[in-house]
Amino acid sequence: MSRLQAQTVETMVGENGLKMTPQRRIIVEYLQSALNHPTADEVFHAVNEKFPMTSRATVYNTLNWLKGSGLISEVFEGGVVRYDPNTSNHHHFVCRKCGKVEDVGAELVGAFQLEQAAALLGSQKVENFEITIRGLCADCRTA
Amino acid sequence: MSRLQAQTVETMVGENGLKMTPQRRIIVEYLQSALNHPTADEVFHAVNEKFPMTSRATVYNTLNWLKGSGLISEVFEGGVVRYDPNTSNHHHFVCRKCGKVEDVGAELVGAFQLEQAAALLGSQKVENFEITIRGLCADCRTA
DNA sequence: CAAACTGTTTAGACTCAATCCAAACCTGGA
DNA sequence: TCCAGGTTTGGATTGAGTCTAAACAGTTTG
Repeated sequence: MSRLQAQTVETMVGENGLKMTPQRRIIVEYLQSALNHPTADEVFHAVNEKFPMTSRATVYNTLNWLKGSGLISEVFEGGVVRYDPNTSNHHHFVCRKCGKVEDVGAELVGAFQLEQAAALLGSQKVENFEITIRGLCADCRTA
Repeated sequence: MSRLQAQTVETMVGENGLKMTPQRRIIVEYLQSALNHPTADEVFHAVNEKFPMTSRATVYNTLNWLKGSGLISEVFEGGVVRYDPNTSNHHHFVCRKCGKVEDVGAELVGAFQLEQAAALLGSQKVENFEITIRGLCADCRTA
């Protein structure tokens, strides 16, 4: 799986007795197009520009459903919860100064593999892992 | 640096124009003795058993000061913020079922080194990294 | 020894994110 | 078109965390 796909969502909706609504469609579209990792509040405002009167409850309902379905994931950095529409195997770089969260492709961290993690821990069952790298982003480094 | 040391705290207190108070001492003692990763609420209740009338503000003040001084760190898992008195280079295993957070020694993940991370990312300045491994803990695996 | 100074604690008010709820509404199938 | 059941709404509610003013404690100064 890679980025959030509208097609995937439409399919899952039908298979789970759920209904596709305009609000849900717009939330999914916004997440698809987002290049960063939006907060629930950013989603709320973006959705309301295209579809006024959308309540926060709807935004949270949809985000939680997508999260539960594994179509998006949650990232917590700097005391703020963000949503990540990229569910492909990847990791994060967090800037200590500006707080920006950047994606790091899994191919870049080939040195650490899931099989290795599984071998390291005896009694636990390892399913996946994620790496958070911290430092200064390109902009803050030069500034 | 490894586990939170009372000695270290006493020293830092003096060097920063801060005062060591009974409340702070008890909070530090509790964190030292904690085997898990307590929440702010757990710290609040534990401290109040030994020193009643300690307010939440004091607990948060102390936790934030310790965090700012790098003596403890914050972990966010399952929608809950926890504090980690172990500041040695280590990583975390999170159980998908019960939510428990276990420490994983850095020596176990030797395959991935900070130098490698630095080489992978071009323009960013890498300072440190942490790995979160997910799966089923020993208890939940057998149950 | 007391006053003054500085940093701390307290309790409660306050903020903000997130959830809950009942009533109105909409979607998809018959 | 009608109906049943899932969904949306907006307001109330919860809960973590912060802020504030007043009381307090430890130190230093006169």
